[in-house]
Amino acid sequence: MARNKAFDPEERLEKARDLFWQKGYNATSMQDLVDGMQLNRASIYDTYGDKHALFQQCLSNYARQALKDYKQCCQVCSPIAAVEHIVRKAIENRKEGQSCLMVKTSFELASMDQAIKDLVKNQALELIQVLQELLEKAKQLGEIPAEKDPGVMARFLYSSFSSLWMMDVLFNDKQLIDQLTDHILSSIRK
Amino acid sequence: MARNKAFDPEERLEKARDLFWQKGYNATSMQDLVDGMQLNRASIYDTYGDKHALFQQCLSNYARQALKDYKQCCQVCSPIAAVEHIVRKAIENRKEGQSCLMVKTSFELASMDQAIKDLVKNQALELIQVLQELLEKAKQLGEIPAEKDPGVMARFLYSSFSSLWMMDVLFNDKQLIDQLTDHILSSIRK
DNA sequence: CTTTTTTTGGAACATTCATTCTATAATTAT
DNA sequence: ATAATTATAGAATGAATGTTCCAAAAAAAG
Repeated sequence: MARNKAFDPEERLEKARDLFWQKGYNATSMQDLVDGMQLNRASIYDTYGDKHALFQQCLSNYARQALKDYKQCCQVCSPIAAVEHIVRKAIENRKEGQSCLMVKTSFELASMDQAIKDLVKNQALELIQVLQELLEKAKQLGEIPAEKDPGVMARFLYSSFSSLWMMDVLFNDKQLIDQLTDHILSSIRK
Repeated sequence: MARNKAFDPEERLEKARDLFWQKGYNATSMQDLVDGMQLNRASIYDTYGDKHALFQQCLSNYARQALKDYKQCCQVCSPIAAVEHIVRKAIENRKEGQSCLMVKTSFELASMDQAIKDLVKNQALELIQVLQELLEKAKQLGEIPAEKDPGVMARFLYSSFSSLWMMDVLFNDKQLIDQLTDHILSSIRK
């Protein structure tokens, strides 16, 4: 009856995501997207909606994938090791001088754009939940001190991603990032 | 011989700074600036140069003022109390849902714009220097444990500003910010 | 093969963007 | 008072913005 799309929407969405990731929302033009996604304007609008809708889908895609990655870390060894793994993994598989899309978006759009803010916030809450559950288990196992509050520690760890990304952007110094990460992690262990 | 400006360039620069601070660089248009600074386009270009040059001057203005504020904290009581004061002050005199211009700019522009990156980086290094000197004194006085590295701790504290601002933007919860600040500060004390 | 439906390419759209220009008004110094 | 100089206001500029439209090509189903 009808013709099929000549492209994989999910795959091209990732190209868009990478563009937004690199330059941010406002600095990425539709022309950049047309070029980068190797798609016609009409195809973009037809498949994803306007620029803002496209960006939201990129964010969701990113959030889902990141959360999946983090949850996979939970399987390995002890709860505290899983937490460590999550924190270290976050910064390790970064692209050159490119920070986390979520954190970047928090600062560029979240304060002015409620829809985007809700999206970022929900992903934050989910990740914090994952961390909190790990920390509660760790506490029961005596891996972290009894006086620590797993909820607060989970929020602290989430917030620390922002620290690490900012320092990575500014200084691009692996040793520095490692020192900071060591301190962050040791601060919840003792 | 010639006519004088009918406005105070420094005062109007602060109006521009507040606009950029609120919306970010890319989302702030020249029209926004004309309206917000209550100045004619020509006067803006004549006095500050183009949009990018104007933004750099806003950043410098912000950086200088922030650093002055932080240095004033050094006078009060003990070194460790000064550090505490700096960290708590940073987040306290925030405007509604509006994060730090430096941190915001780190994420919006620093990765793509070398001149801006250098500006932010230099302000960061200056503030880190202030913190490091305080922490070195604190160490000598036994206010912080001997095994802590004042350099690393200073960089950790600077990076933590980013954490606090992000969480403030996303959750706007004073209690949460206080809990995080408490943890951050206690992590360098013991 | 024909019909039907939808993608596709690219032109066209109106708007907004940063920037420059021109003419006028204002004010200082002589 | 006059001349010189510069700020000022707002129109004008051209490029870039996001979005829509239209004709043509493509491919699935009968």
